[in-house]
Amino acid sequence: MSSPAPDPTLFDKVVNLTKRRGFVFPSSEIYGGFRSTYDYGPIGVLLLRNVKDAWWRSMVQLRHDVLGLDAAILSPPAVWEASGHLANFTDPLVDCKNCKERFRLDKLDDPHTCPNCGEKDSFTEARNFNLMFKTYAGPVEGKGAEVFLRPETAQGMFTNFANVLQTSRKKPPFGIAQIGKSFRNEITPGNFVFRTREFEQMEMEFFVPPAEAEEWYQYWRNERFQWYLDLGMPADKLRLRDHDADELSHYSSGTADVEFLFPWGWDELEGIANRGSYDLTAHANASGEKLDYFDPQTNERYTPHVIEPAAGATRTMMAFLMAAYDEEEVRGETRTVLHLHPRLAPYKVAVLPLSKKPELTGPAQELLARLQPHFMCDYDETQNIGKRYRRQDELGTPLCITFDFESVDDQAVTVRDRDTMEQDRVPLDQIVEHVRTKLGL
RNA sequence: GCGGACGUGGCUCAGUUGGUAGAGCAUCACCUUGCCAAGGUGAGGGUCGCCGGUUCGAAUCCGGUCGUCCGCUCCA
Repeated sequence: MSSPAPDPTLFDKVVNLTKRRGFVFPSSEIYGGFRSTYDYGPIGVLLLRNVKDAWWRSMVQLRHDVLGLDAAILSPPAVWEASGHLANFTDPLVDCKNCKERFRLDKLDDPHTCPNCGEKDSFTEARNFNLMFKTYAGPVEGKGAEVFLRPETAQGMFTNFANVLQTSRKKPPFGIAQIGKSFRNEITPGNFVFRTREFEQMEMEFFVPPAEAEEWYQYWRNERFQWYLDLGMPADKLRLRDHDADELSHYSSGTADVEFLFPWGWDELEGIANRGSYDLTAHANASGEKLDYFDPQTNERYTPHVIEPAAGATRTMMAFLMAAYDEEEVRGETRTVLHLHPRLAPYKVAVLPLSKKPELTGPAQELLARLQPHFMCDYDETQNIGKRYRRQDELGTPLCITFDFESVDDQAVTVRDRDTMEQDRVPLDQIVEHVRTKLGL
């Protein structure tokens, strides 16, 4: 399938816009910045929340077979010993003193000769580099108080599997969904919010009878891909890529990535994996607890298999921004507009009195108060109307409502559409319903 | 972490051979206008990423440090 060539200037344009309009700020900026951390400003917090809410809505609210969870970020070493993160996330790294290249010691064919420059015994001593952030619980910085910041939210679903099973009266197939922060001490973060050491995940673990695993894997693979399309992601910038056999984790019998065409090329938004019974078995063995299911209909006891769709919230937000960004020629001027899906748009409606005169701003603020219980609204009475339309276009606001001099007499307002720039005259007493219909939410 | 490039008001940049900073846009106020970034007047805002050194004097030279981007790595 042919795809549009990535636009290398798009990255700077979007990053610039996010700073200029209050979506994303580099963290701790007044102290020179802190690498790989970003703060979400007044507009960004709305957009990011809308991305997460859209995920939660499709994953939890609109289903009967998926339940929510919010597990702790701090967790004891035992969890990560069982999950394999303590061993697998720790890489012994060596540097070649001659050519300065860095290698994973365990991946070298010959641990004495540099594969890059051929120098013999030129390596530094191996240093363990663990991708997990470690800290200490309690007053003493000792070995016994060592805790970790979770590098993924998934383990919370596995360690609570029995709790949820007992309290919810669900039985496989069913899932547990969680949105939350995770932390990985990435060697090289970068590409704006694409890879950060502190990030937010949207993960769901779907527990199924072993015989149904492949069927459910295919189901979620397609379901998750469709989610992005439903939220307006253009089909030519999105693809579903199945992993080759040699790419698969040792426990996975199938993995597919949802990838977006970023300015630097195709890169991952979400991974859907058929994890088998690996996770529950590992925790059952390590904890001594039974993490299985007894089916009274078949009199069979089995450890459910897991299908895991795991998405990155922050990078997904970034992808939606990149996909929505557009520059259009209007009367010889460039209009920058974010064609965001109404569900994702930070503001749904902006109320703009045509003049700053009190006879307009007063009723306009009454209109604002009428809309606010239903929609996230912005209000702006500064400068001329054209500038305010442009500003709202840059924020991706789908609808602008102008209260003008005629509005006082005819009790109607002008509703302007972000995408078509067309205007409707709408009676004030129908405005909430009109906006709801236009947004299609 | 290593190699390369870079770091001047919110943004985009200018700043001659080192003499203690400018423009456009943006922001704010007032006036004017009143449906797609209009016009006028005025205002605020920078110890030139940070620290140190050389110098009579540094945004401009040197060192360190922090941060950004590109490669190695990584997989949400």
